[in-house]
Amino acid sequence: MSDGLEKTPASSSSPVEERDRAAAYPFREMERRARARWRDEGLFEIRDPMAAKRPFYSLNMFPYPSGDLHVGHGRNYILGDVVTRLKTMQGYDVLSPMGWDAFGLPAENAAIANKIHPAVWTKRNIARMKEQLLSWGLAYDWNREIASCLPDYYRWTQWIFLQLYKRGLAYRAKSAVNWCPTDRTVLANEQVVEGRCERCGSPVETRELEQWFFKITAYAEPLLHDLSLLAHWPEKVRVMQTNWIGRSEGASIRFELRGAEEPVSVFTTRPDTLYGATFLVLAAEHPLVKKLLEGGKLSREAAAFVERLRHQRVENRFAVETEKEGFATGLTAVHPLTGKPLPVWVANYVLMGYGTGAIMAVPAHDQRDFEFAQKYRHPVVEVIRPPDGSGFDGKGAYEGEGRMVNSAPHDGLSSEEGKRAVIQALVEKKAGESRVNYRLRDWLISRQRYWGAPIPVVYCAKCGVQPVPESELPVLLPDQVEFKPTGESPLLSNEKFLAAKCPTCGGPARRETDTMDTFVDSSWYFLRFLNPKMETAPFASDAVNRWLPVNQYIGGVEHAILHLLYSRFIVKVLKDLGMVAFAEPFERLFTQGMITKDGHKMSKSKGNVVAPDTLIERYGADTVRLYTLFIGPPEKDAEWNDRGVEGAYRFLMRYWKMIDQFIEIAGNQPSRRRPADPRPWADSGPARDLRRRVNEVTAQILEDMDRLHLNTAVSGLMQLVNAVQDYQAAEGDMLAPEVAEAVDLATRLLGPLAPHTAEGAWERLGHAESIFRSGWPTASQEALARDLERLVVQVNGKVRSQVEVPVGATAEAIQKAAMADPRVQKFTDGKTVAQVIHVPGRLVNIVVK
RNA sequence: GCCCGGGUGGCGGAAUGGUAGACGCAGGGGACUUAAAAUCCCCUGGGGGAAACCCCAUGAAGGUUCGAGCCCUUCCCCGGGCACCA
Repeated sequence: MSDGLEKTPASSSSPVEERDRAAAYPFREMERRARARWRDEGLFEIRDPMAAKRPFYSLNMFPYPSGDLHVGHGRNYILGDVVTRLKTMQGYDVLSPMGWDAFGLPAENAAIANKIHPAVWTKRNIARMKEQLLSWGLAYDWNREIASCLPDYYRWTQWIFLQLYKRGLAYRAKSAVNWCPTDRTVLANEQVVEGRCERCGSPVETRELEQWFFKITAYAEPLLHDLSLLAHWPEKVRVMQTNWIGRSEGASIRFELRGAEEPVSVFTTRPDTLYGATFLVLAAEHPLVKKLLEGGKLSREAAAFVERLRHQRVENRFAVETEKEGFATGLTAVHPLTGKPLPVWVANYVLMGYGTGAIMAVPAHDQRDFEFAQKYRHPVVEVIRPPDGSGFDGKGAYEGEGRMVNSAPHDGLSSEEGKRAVIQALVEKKAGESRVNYRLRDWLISRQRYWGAPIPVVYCAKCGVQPVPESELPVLLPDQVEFKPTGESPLLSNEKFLAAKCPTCGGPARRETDTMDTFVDSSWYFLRFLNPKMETAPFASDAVNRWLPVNQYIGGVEHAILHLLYSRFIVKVLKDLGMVAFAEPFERLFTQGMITKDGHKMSKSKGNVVAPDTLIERYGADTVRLYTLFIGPPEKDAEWNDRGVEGAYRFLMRYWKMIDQFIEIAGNQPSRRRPADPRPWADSGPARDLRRRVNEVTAQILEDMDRLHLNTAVSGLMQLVNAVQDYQAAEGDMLAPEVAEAVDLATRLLGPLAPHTAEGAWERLGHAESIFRSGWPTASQEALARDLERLVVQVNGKVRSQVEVPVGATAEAIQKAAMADPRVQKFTDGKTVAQVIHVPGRLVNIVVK
């Protein structure tokens, strides 16, 4: 194993030095002690969820157990841990569970590559990662640990599938999916990178396969609408989900075909341009095209074109600019309002996956249609006149709104009025109606993979698709299978698994061999934590309703759409089933930024991974935690710098030295004011200044912590320690009650950030109870008060001087003092004062001419 | 192309419209030491000046304001998301 710190300057330090530092700040012993204490006292365990008086659910997205964690992962958990400890100190009963998103493809790849069973590989990684999480000193209630790959968990994933099936929200359909011809397997969208297979680089093709779907589109509207309830989510994530759902209003329009019974339906957002439609275009996968192809009705060129498109589709989609290409189908449609004939074409720029897979082409007002019309000499008819009155220039489409022209009875209407009028006309002719269309598509949950929850259905020759009865769950994943990639689920290789009995007729049936997308597993895990071992239901409704929505959810922004949208969907379904009382699973969402090294995301292949283990070994967990928090605003990306770790270490040593000195001089009686020293608070002088400063900084830290501005909270702690040191250096007085107060505040405020150190200091300060039971401090208002205040004096907006005035002085007195300042007079002499701005407590600005 | 972020010292970053650069890192000087490390103290945006102090400076250019890093307009650059979405 290589030492990830070889390049750091610290590694050149001598063993002697390290020993000296370790003696001055004995983090190893202290961290061990603190962790043992938290564990033994069950400090972060919730024994009975229903007994909690002030529930607070603090949750990190549970990880996929891929192996080693690096400091970038650590940031996520450290942030969550700060929330957990902060809320604990604030008196909440905090639920802080951890688990494993343990199904997934990497385990299966490991099985193929290393001949190790996915279950073994996963278990090993979980053990390794758990060890790492523990080494960071993270406060989790390990009694609630779950793993989605265990039967007592996935049994309930299957159960949820059945509930969706019963409601008609899980269905089987033929669909075009990503197919890698080399690996002979279906790929998830995430595994298709720029049209190629992530693993082997082959161009991905499209195949039509029978797949299981969840009907998430049935919830498109509430999923969109309820985003407005999520005031404490990052704007960015809400925008991403909004775009993903992609609602657009428009019309559905039916065009009759000459000599055919079935009309062609199109979706358009611009019914006001209907009179400008000069042809129709179908996607290559459109059912009508398929029918023509199979019936031999297409020209040879057109048929070849369609075949080619079907295979190139995926790659084409990633081509930056594809030349528009198409062929006439030979069909003719009829304009529903004018009766004019419109040729029907098939082309590469129309997608089957959006709307109806067919469009009406309005070349004058849609740039794509325009380009296509130019190439194939379709007529271009202007029907919208821009507000500036300019006419159609023939060089490009005008896509804005305007007034209708060349539109028979609707001429002169605005686009907005026109949309309504045209839809009205279509409704009267039964040729169309208004329509809302979504970009969101149903969730394809089938995976032809082994390491996932088996989809609990069987196929009976007589009865067809049959759900497995709930009483027979879980459908267990068999151990013995062939992992070779064949394009079909490895489960097919296990005869015993395949053979099933039809629950309806009792006859022989074949088991479904696809497993579920792992996003199904993770779309409900946060409910399971309340009663992780429950055997009669996936979760206990009363407990879940008491604790959810999750008060603070923390994770990477890469889950902004998939996991967070799927979880919202499943919760809405469960709500409709009466199983939960809330509509949204996560009240507050925080997406932390990535930690980069040498400008890149950390990855094994780039060799820029910063391993936490060696750092923790050398500096202790609290140093790593503190540096990780100090590195920058938690929501932003940050560049890791090993020197910065040294800085955090130096700070903790200075803090520890301060505690040492304090105890040596003042003793360790557990009081904020030293009983041995009966001095009252100082009325004035350095001690009074120290107290004010300490409470000012405390007020800032308290606010920063609440807003998760943890980088500035850390800097505030540094300022506290600096203030005490400066006072001690100048006054040589460690006995002042003001110092005792500063030490107490610094220690408790440090608790959530550097918990081991704070706990160790707290104990040395003579407290019997854990620091996490000591309550959360407040700043003393009385300490913040001052007799004199310092105001900035500006002349014409530029700072020229400062004046010190009694608090509560009249505006006149303050202005007089400001004007009397010689440095101010230098700039006001010989000029007329036009105006004086006085911002109380802040500044005086003298405007002169 | 569209939609979000973001551009502040050598570096990470601070700044409810009110003293730009807190805090830390790096660098320079000093104390301690036989010496080094560690530790402690001082300095550290640019320019001018012996100093007091002055001028310039938050990607660029305008604007609003007594006052703009922060608000508005236009533009440039970087990061992310979506992308032939009808």
